[in-house]
Amino acid sequence: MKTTEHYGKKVDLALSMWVKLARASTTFGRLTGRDIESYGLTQPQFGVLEMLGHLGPLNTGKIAKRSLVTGGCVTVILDNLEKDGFIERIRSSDDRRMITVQLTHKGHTTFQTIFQKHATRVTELASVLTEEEQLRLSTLLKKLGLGLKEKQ
Amino acid sequence: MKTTEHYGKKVDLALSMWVKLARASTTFGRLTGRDIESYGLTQPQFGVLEMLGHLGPLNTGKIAKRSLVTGGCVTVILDNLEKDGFIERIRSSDDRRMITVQLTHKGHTTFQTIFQKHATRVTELASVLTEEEQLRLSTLLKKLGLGLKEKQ
DNA sequence: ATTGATTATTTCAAGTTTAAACCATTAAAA
DNA sequence: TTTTAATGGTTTAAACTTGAAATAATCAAT
Repeated sequence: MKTTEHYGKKVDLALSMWVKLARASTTFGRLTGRDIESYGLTQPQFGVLEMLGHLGPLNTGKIAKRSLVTGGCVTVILDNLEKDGFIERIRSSDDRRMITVQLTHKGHTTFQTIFQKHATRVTELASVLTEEEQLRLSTLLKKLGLGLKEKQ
Repeated sequence: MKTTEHYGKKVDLALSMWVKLARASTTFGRLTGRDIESYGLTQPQFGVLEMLGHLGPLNTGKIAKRSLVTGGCVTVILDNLEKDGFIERIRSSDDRRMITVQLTHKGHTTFQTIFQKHATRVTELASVLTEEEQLRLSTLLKKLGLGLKEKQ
C-alpha cells in the first residue's frame, strides 16, 4: 500500500493521509448510499430531505451551500423531489427572487422512517471504531475541514 | 452545525463523524482537484497516471479496483489518456484477455512534473494539522477504512 | 476435443454533476 | 427616474460514473 516514499517525511505523511481520507470517505459513502437507494431515493435527494427535515424550510442557495453542490445541481435534485411529492417550492413574498423549499407531509414521514434506518446503519458501520476513537476522529476531521474551508 | 441531537449519544457520534468525514474529504478533493485540472488533466485521469507512475504497468482490472471506480469508467479514462498520448495499452501475450496499461514517455514526464506540484500542494493543505495530528488522523482513518472494507 | 462456466474488457444507455450562459428581481448610483 | 450592478434561480451542453449487456479469451470437465 505504500506507493509514495520518496518525497520526504512531511510530504509522505500528507499524501498518505489524503489517500486514506478519500478511501474511507468513498467506502463509507458507498455503503450508506447503497442503503439509501434501496429506499428509492438517490443520495443527494436524501441529503436534501435530511437537511430540510432537520433544519426546516430553506431557500435553494442555502441548500446548495450546505450540501457542497452546485446551484444547478440543486435545481435538478429539487425537481425530482418535487415530482415525487416530497417537497414543495414557495416563491418568497418579500424577495420574489428567492424560493423557499419545504417538506410536504409525505416528505416529512418519508424522512423520518428512512432517517431512522439510516442512522442505525451509520452507527453500525461506525462501530468499526470505538466511541473514543470516533470522538478523536471527529475532532481531527473538524479541525481539518474548517482549516481547509479557510483556504478556499 | 449540530443538526442531529435526538438519536442518542452513540448515534449522534456516528452521524456527526460521518458528516465531518464527507465534508473534509470533499473540500480536500475540490481544492486539489482544481489544481490538477489547471494542468489539463481531470482528477480521475491524474489518479490513473499517478497509479501507473508509482506502481508501474497495470491491467485495467487492477486499476479499477485500486481507484474504487467501475471498470466501464476506467475504459473511458484510459481512452482519454491514450488519446492524449499519456498511456498505451498492450494486449498481454500470455493471457490475451488482459490489457497491460503503461505510461508513455510523455506520460512519465507529465506525471513527474505534475505530481511534484500536487505533492507540494497537498502538503501545504495538510499543514492545517500538525504532523502529529496528521499521523493520528491517518491511523484512525486507516482503521476505519479497513474495517469498512470488510463490511462490504 | 467440445461444451459450459468464468474472467477481462468494452460498449451502451441512463442518471448526475459542473460551469457558464441566461432570466428575473432587487439594490445602488447617477 | 433611469441605468447599472448584484443576487437568486434555472437552463444548457459537456463530461463523468454507473450497472448491465456484449464480446473475447481462458479454464475445467467431460
